[in-house]
Amino acid sequence: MTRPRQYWLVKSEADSFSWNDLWTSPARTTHWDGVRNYQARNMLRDELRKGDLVLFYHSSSEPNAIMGICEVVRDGYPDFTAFDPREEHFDPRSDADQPTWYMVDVKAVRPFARPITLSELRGVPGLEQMTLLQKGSRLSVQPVRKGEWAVIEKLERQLAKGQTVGKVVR
DNA sequence: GCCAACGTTGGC
DNA sequence: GCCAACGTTGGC
Repeated sequence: MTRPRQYWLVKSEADSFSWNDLWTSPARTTHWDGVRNYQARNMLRDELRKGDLVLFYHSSSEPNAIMGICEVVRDGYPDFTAFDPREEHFDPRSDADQPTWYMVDVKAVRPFARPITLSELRGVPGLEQMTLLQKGSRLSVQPVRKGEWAVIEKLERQLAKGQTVGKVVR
């Protein structure tokens, strides 16, 4: 029995690895390395599956925004950058026989017609529970509920047509 | 630049 | 096991 497609969000700072960096990567694909948080690791290792769809979010960027959609193209496997002392996210306590850190491969599917900013997401009906919008939410890999995904895709279609969202402030 | 929130470390 | 200290994240 196949598992239903699930939905996720990953964060990256545009300065370190941007949506455009992914879009211009070979095969528009990269390994999502460097995650060094156990909760996110567990999801990368155990939950993200080939075929799942992922929102690509720029954090600590101007603006903070969801840039587009990518797809998991390889299930979790050991993050080999943890084994290499020359790597920024080298972890001497992770060894190849018993890897601590995992990653998946993601492929860019399509950019949003235009980015959906964090401030646009706030206050959108149906996104009240979205992990990204919770105070203090720092997870760099987050589950996205199916309903939230649908709301965001609808939002994107509205924005593509030039409509505005949210309250009119005057 | 500031600072709140969170995760990790390490002394006890 | 507790918890203070510290480092990091990330919005503003």
